[in-house]
Amino acid sequence: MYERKILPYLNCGLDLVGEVLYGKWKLRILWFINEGNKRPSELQRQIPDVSRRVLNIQLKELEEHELVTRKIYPIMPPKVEYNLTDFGRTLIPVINTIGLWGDQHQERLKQVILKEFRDNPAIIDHPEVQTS
Amino acid sequence: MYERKILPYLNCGLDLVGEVLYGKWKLRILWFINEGNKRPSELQRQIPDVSRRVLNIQLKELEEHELVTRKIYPIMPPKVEYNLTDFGRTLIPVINTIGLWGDQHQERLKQVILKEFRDNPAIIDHPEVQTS
DNA sequence: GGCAATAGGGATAAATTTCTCCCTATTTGA
DNA sequence: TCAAATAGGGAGAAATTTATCCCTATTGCC
Repeated sequence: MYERKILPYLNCGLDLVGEVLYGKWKLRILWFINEGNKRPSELQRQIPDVSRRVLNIQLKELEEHELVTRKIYPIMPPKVEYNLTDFGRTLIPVINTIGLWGDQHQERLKQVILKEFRDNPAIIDHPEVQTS
Repeated sequence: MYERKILPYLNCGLDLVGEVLYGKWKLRILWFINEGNKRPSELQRQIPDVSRRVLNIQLKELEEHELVTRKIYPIMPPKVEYNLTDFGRTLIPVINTIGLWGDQHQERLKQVILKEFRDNPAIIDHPEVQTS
């Protein structure tokens, strides 16, 4: 496992939030768990762009940061269930605010993000295209 | 300059937000510009942990994403002023929500973040310690 | 038997982000 | 004359994050 070499910056609230939410898929993982997708395989279906390996890693970090709990059922084939902690649940309105802003400004955001990629033939497109 | 090789994921509002706000200092840069710290040197004083180089790069990205404008005064020594666009201003309530959550859960966050670093002598501490 | 689904980890590579060091230029002030 | 402040960029290294590939194990189903 990767071990950090530099102590994080913890000077203000935004720093602290960054430490627990700065991960490409974390907001969506929390969001989908809150929507009832508790098992890793369910989460992977909701977020097909994340590899299973990284999903596991980010779930473990969320657990270490006490935002989710991990419950193992001793059955076969294995079953694992993630749930938001009380602490994690306090994040839902925050994530909602963020996602809402993204939805409201969807068109403009797409435009400014994609202009960087116009006429760039070196881009590797994703193997499977999502259409949700 | 670094050129991306992989097309970004733009499946939902959270993806879009990530594309423009995913940068270690971006939220704080926007926040401090909104508070009136418009010049790069002022921003650097507000956020001493960011190197001047990276501050420049993230400011340029924010400008490309139309969240800030850059105004150059043709005087010497040079003077440059960044301002939020109308679009950028719509982000302030979002950033406020995020920062507020961080402030409210400050103690708990510090505790869960730092437990990973206990008894790890390999950590390189920052040269100058901030105490804000 | 062979295959899919389940959960997860090791090793390693690739992509991306951030940092460090060192330049350009001009003006003011000691 | 020399230092500091101003804004900014190139080159390259380091840190960090994410991805790919390939294992373990068990059960049920064809």
